Amino acid sequence: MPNSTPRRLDDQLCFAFYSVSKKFNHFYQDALKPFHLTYPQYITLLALWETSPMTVRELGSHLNLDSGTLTPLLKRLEKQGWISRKRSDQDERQVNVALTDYALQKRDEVYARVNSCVDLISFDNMDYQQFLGSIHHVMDELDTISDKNLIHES
Amino acid sequence: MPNSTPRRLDDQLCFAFYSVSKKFNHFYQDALKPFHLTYPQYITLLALWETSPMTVRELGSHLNLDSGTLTPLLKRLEKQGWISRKRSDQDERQVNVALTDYALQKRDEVYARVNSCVDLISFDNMDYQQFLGSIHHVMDELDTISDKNLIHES
DNA sequence: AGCAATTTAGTTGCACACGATTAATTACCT
DNA sequence: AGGTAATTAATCGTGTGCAACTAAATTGCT
Repeated sequence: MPNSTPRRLDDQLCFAFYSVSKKFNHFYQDALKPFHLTYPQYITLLALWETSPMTVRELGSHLNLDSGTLTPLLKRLEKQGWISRKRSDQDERQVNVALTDYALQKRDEVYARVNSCVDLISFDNMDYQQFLGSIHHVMDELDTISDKNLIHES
Repeated sequence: MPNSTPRRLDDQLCFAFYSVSKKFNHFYQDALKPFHLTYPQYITLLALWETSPMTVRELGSHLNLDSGTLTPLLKRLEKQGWISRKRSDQDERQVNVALTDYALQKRDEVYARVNSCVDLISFDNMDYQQFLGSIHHVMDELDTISDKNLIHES
């Protein structure tokens, strides 16, 4: 309770992440327009291009998304022909999400398009790995705090 | 830095921003729970605690949000007693958004709560200013690209 | 085997975000 | 002054995100 002066910097860090995230979203929305893909749909495909098939839960833990977000998103991807959804025979609670032949064929084309757009961003005079490390440090801190549930007391 | 081969999801800058942004959102959602405020509502109040009143457009340019997002958000803030909305007399196209006495009274309490939560995050062994600078560098790059409309050709 | 606890995906409701459009108002221009 | 362009907020439609809940299937325990 001690400190009631607005802490500009911390708000700025949070707001900076918030703003950059939206800008990246817009950037990818443009880049992916030829394929009619949104950014969340794209990262879903990215995960599947790494490993397919996956259950909804496995996908969710890779992307930090729950079924409430994924189920409708996956239905849209299915309708557009990128993936198939089939209940597992071994465990009927699970749904296996697999890439279609169309998605496998389109992969390199999507990569090429995205890379050509990402190439436009200049990361000069910036230590990319250290930067990524700092972001992950913040991410880990936020995870630790929410695990500890320290926030909920008082 | 970028090459033509697909990069792994975890290595990607955009995914890191996307993930941290969601975690920050969750963090603030917890911190602001006593006030029944969401993070976008909080930053709206933050802007107004700096300058009140503001038109919807002015607010939007501070927060990078358009009226499609702000109008319903402001209606919710109004219903909860934080702000008032009144069409301007000078220019009836504009709507002046002003803090209520309630919001002015609650300001320090909100600050204290947020600060006590932010205190839990440890930014040890991290060059904070350089980090914030890198984030803004990425933000500027993304702005430059979307301004140039380079993405839309090809 | 029988039954409670757990796991999994889906559903619902709410709150952003934003593109596209609309309606009202104001500015501009000759 | 009068008509067109520009500005402003609101509205609509689509797509996330996520908390809370539901239904079905599986696991675990006795």
